[in-house]
Amino acid sequence: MSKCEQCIVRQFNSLKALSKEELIRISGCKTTRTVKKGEIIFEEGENINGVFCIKDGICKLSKLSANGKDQIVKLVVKGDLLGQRSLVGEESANLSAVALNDMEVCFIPKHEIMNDLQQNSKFSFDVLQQMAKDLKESDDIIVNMAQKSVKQRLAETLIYVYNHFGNNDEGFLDVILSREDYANIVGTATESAIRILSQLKKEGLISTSGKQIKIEDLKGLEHIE
Amino acid sequence: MSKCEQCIVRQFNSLKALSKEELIRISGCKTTRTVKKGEIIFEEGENINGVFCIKDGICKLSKLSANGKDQIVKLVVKGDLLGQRSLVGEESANLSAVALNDMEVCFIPKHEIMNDLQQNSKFSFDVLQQMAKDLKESDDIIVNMAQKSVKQRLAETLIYVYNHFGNNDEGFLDVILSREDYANIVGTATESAIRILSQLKKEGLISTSGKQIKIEDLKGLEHIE
DNA sequence: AACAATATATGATATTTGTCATGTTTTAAC
DNA sequence: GTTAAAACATGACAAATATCATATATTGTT
Repeated sequence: MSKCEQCIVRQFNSLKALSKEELIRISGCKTTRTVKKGEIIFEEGENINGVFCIKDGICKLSKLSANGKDQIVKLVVKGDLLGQRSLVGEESANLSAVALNDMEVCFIPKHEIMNDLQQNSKFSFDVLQQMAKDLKESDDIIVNMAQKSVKQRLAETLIYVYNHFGNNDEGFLDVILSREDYANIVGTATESAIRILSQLKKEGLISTSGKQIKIEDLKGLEHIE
Repeated sequence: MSKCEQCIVRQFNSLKALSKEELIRISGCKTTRTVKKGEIIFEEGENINGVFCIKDGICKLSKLSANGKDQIVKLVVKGDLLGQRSLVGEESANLSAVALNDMEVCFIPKHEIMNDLQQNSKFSFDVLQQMAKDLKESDDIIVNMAQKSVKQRLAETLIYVYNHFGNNDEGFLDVILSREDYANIVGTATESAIRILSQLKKEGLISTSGKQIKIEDLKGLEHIE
């Protein structure tokens, strides 16, 4: 089994604040799991009892609303931690996590990491900083949801995906989301998302090939009214 | 000047995790300020360089969106802390804070509290827990914004105000918000908020007297489709 | 008390977004 | 490769919400 102390992914999240001894202890009790595209890592309401460290792949965090639609709240990437909020709040998961492509995920049980969180102030401050960042992002999303049009929100989502995950060799966005996923990020009907993507295509701001999307005019997307 | 060690408000926020010595030190450097209804405590983009502790009163946290409208993200009450997120993230304020009634607010400068945050693990864990709670609330608001109607959101806002701030002697909500404030919480046009309040009145779910609002049928409000 | 400023109320209308229906394309399974 | 299922696309229409106009009520100020 691979070791946390040597895992490069750790550099990108709060685990970097742990000492070598702490890492070795955690490495000894962690489990690693591969998750196929579409599979559930955990579900809303579930007692996750630990923290996930994303070694590879991308997943979505979403919540089922009363009307039966999933709302995607955040995309989580290779290097990110998952489940800290529930751990700290000592609650069951508020959101579900579903893989968007094939993933490799490590799981660190609660009892192993909770001590570090309460006693290693460098580590807990790092977790605190990450959570502060998440909170800012969520607050900004609230403002966007409330004040921007579906078209603007969809354009911003495309830009977000471009900025965070980049393009593949042929210039298409490297993360492939279904139209339904885009709708569930933006908070609109799937048909509306499809319609607006068609519109953006007609306007020359993007082009598509199957599910793949290419950004043709970033400035144009940024300036949608 | 009154002393933090003796301040009852402290019991309601993370400052309760500080030792008597730390509190005395902080008490010595804090400043207290009264803020009149409508006055600004700090503005988005401002460098606040410290934390506010709300001794009395209520304020709104809001952000100006591109279309010129304020979006209210959170109501903050007596006992709450303000500015922790910016402090932890070492950033300027992401939101503006404006008093909704007359307030008394203490200010603790950054350099005094930052040490405690990094070294008193009980304190920083308490701040972390509060932030985890805020993050959960914000994520839930995103879902509501995206998936619920304006009428549902407005009804939920009324219920929220009722649950958190209660009624006055005559049964009216104890916190008085303008119709514009309600619109800015819900993320809609002021006219729409007014219209829906009129509708709720006709349906017998609430009654009003000037700016005052009385909840007549809580269950009814909860079950709006 | 009179006045101006601000907030509330409501109608008419335009715009945005959602829903339902239906057809086409792509993907996955055998 | 064929076929069934899922995803994508688009039209027609309905519903929700925003905008503009205007009237009334409330509040604070002199």
